[in-house]
Amino acid sequence: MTEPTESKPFAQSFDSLETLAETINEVLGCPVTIEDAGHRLLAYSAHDPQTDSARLATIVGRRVPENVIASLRRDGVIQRLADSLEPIRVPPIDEVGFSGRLAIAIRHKDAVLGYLWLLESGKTLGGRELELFKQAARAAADKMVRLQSAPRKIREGLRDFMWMLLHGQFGSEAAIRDKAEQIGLALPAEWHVVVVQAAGAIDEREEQRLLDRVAASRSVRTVLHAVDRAQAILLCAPLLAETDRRIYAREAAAFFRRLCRGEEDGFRATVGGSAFGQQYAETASRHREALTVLRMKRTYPRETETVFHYSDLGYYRFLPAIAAQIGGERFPDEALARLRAYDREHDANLLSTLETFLASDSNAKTAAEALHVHANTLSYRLKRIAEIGGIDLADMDQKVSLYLVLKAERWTGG
Amino acid sequence: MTEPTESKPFAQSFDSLETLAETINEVLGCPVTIEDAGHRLLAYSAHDPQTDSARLATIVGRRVPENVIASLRRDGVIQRLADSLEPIRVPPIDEVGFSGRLAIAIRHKDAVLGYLWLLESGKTLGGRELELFKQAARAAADKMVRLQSAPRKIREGLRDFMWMLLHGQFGSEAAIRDKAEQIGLALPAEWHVVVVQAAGAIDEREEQRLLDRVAASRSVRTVLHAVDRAQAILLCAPLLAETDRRIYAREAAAFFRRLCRGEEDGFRATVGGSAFGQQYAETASRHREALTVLRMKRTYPRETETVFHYSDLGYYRFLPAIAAQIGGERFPDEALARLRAYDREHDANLLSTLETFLASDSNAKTAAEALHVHANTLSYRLKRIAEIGGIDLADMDQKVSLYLVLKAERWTGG
DNA sequence: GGTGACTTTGTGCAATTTCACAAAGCACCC
DNA sequence: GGGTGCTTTGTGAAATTGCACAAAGTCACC
Repeated sequence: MTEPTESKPFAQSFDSLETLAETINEVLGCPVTIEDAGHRLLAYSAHDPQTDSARLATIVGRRVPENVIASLRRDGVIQRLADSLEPIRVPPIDEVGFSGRLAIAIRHKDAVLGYLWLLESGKTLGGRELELFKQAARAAADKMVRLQSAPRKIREGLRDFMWMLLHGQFGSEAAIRDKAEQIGLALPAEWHVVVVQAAGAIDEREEQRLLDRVAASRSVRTVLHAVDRAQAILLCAPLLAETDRRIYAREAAAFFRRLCRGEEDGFRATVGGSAFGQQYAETASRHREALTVLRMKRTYPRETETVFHYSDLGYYRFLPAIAAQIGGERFPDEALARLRAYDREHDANLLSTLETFLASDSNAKTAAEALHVHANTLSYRLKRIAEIGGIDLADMDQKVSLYLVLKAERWTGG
Repeated sequence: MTEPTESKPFAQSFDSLETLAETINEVLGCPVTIEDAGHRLLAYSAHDPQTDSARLATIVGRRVPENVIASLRRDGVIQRLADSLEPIRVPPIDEVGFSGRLAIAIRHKDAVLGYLWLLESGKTLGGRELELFKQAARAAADKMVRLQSAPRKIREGLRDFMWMLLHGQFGSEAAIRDKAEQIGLALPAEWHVVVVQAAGAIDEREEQRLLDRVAASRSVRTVLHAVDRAQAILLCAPLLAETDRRIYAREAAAFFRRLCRGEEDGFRATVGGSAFGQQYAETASRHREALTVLRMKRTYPRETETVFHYSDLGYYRFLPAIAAQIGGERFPDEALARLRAYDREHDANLLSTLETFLASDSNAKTAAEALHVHANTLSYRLKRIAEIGGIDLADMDQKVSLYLVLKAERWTGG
């Protein structure tokens, strides 16, 4: 009494790879994992009573751990899977917490699209079940091909949409909302632009890896994205719409900071985020903000170390305008000019002393340490600075004026 | 053997009042002074061996000293001069160093245009000489009438020129130089624009009084001037071209500050000066700078008390740009927003405390005094400010950011 | 090679600032 | 009317800072 659905459970079309994974799990009674060719997790059956640590790590990291892949490769498992059309029984590898699997390559026209793994918990599957397993792999291949081709068009539509937003090519906010609805994109109420600056040009694979990493953050969602040479431009929003903006901001900053430091899979980059926006018509402005953050981080690396969002920049965000204004002025700052002249003529360093002193919040001790000089040396220099520059170092207005000009000069590239 | 020129030495036309003064001196052998109706010095004979202190003071100050005028008026001398067509012998007034004169009013159609003074050094003039003196007064009247009408046209030309400069109506610097040459105006190499803001509209008489006061400064020269309702716009330069710019800047600032305080003849005004310029094509920019100084003085009266030149403004000159940028931003400063909310809800004054503290150069003692609170009160409030606002009050960058936003808010008019 | 101006470092005292703690005032709520 | 939390003021000890002075090093100039 084997009904057709019983005998051919994988002849149907599946909603998603997750549904397929669950179906396999139901039919064969084992935990299932579906990976792509790069061992990235595509889907897995949930609610499995037993799961070894390798599988757990794969699910948590959304990728098979590096050491597991290395072991499998060393043992020739990956090679055999690539060569064979049949399921292969992979023995346990205890060192990496891998308890043995039944595995098969997911193929389409000779190409390996991915892998289907089955954790035979206790039992051993027989001939008919192996046949079902092969059918499942074929179903996975079908689904993956369809997923790949359908989203490609959607993805291109999204990319175009992103570029249009970035170039401000929509007449109005309403036009943007219409277009989004048309391509079936739900626009979050609040979002920000994040620009990831890599060392070299970003290709599609690297872009995908970046997106995967962001997805793995479990807090940041990439709504739209585009790549411009070495920069990936992401329009991000909280994964959960109900997340408080401040909490999300902190999480996002923390995540991208980890990403920059290369803590996420060795990827090294510089990241700048815009302020938060509600109006999508302002995407170009937000993009510019993110780029400004990046440039700030290049110009003032030490000072902006902890900065991620544009709004974290504080007064630094005024420096471009200030530098522009100073550029248009004919008169140099008298005090700084005198100090500079003195430095030049006497090979001194009053200017850098002043800057460090100001940056140290006028704390003589801290500044002396930062300069690696004796406190009295600093005190002496400050006296000279006050004399030569005609500066009152106990006057906030004078200090702010000097500080801003010094900072702005660095922005200009003096 | 009296030749015509000997018998009628004042029948000729004189180049200037100075030439006339020298001629009178030659003919009558006495020091001569020519004044206008307001007792301003118009011309005097130079190289006089003896001169009393009243005359000396008149020449130096280019005006008869106030106390001398007062004495003469009290003694009825001015009145008698106004009434009489004949020369009057004025007795000495020792208290004011006035050693006695022969004097006559310079008249034209019943109006007194000025006065001609002769210091009879030792001798006493006889009938024929008195007649010559009367003729000299008539010659002076002729010259003054002609001088008055001729300069009126020139003056109008200068005024037009000034307005054209202020409105940037010249195509090039060369065009400006050409025009200046054409109207016979020597343009100083370095100059600045000064705007004097009076309480009410400035009429011609007040303008003239202002110009006289500037002339009396003995350091500032008004090259060009114009009036726009309550504002007099002066294009000023050092009286002596060789004066060092810095010294001149100090003198000009000191003079205009005195003027503002009403120390010069009770005239009360606000004054703003531009930075120094060399290019006359930039007059409009310089004018804008002077106006900016004026507005700054209105917005930040305490902070800009000692400011006169635009370049004295320090970072204040960046505030318009900063305020504009903040105005375009959607995100408020989080820390300040929280402090403001706390102030509102608890009727506290953390924000003003913060501002005073920052303005006091983070000096707790000074700030406490400025706020009229106990030092510990301030210390407590600062702790709360740090907590509530999430501010590190020992971080220069944070402090500058807060300070600038607070200042910019005042510029915007918050 | 000496001289003098400028700079750096070291030392120690006096003054000031900072901070913890206590007490008291005040508004608000139950 | 009393409790509670926030705020202000007062006190004194501890820590820090400011400053004068001395000594020594550096460099240019004669």
